[in-house]
Amino acid sequence: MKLINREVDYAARALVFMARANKPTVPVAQMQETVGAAGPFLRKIMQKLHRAGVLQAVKGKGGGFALARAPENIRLSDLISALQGPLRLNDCVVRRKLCRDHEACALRRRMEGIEARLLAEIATVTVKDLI
Amino acid sequence: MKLINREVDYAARALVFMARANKPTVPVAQMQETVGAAGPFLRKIMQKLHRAGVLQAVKGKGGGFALARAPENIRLSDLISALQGPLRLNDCVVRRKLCRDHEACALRRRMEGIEARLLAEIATVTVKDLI
DNA sequence: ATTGAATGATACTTTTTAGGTATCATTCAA
DNA sequence: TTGAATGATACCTAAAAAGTATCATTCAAT
Ligand code: FES
Ligand code: FES
Repeated sequence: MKLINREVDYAARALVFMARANKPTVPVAQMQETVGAAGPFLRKIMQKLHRAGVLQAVKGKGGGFALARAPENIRLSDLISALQGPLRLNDCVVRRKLCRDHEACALRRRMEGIEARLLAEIATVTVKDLI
Repeated sequence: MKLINREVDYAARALVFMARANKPTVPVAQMQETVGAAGPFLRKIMQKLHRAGVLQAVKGKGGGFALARAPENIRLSDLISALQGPLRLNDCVVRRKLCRDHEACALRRRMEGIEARLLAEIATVTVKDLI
């Protein structure tokens, strides 16, 4: 029902802010107002993105976060997988209860194709597109 | 994160069951076991589909539900809109906080296209495909 | 008419997930 | 040594999804 949650939304804004900032690192305190998220929450998001390799982090005074690669190489799908985990269009595909003939099921095949195309489209959107 | 919720999942199974049953009407009591949902919950789902015009309903002894049109004319998108309401891929599109230049925003345009194509694909899947 | 099998409507509860806070540890430049 | 920054993690709250319960209404069969 909602493909992009608020964490991804905040992340997108923060990354755009960082891309525009043109500084080696940006501390969370400097972006939270523009992004519109509370500091600790935004920090948690940034930490997830750091762990996922999307961001670099510098601790200590004068530190902050920085994009780990160029904006055109950070895809919306990267954010989604770091912050929401994999998409599952249909529960039934995942935990196949009541689902005989899993391989032969036309719905499943159909949904798989739809899911793959959706992911491919989402992977074409990059942070650069949002600047 | 999850595009199809459990109500839609149950509904799909129930409609397939009804399509196969080849009877004028099918009461909920006869499908609940195959569908795997508790009676009252499934009834609520069927009632929503009735209100949405997807099903016919016959009250009283010997009654039950029936498909309102042929299986190939009942689309997955019909079930989703009846049971989940409209899809919104991105919150920000809906309640545009912090979003200056709404019209000019590249992400929004990109997401709109993606959303439209996804919906179009979902509209190509019918109950007939699931039988 | 009465009964019982069915849906109609709606209020309520429980479970799960999303969203958010709080706290303390660690690092590092000044 | 201090204070500005992230790292890790536990905790809490709010919202949504999932499920239950109840009573009203309809209708065929008797
Ligand atoms: S209904 Fe589950 S794979 Fe088809
Ligand atoms: S960020 Fe909301 S429309 Fe672009």
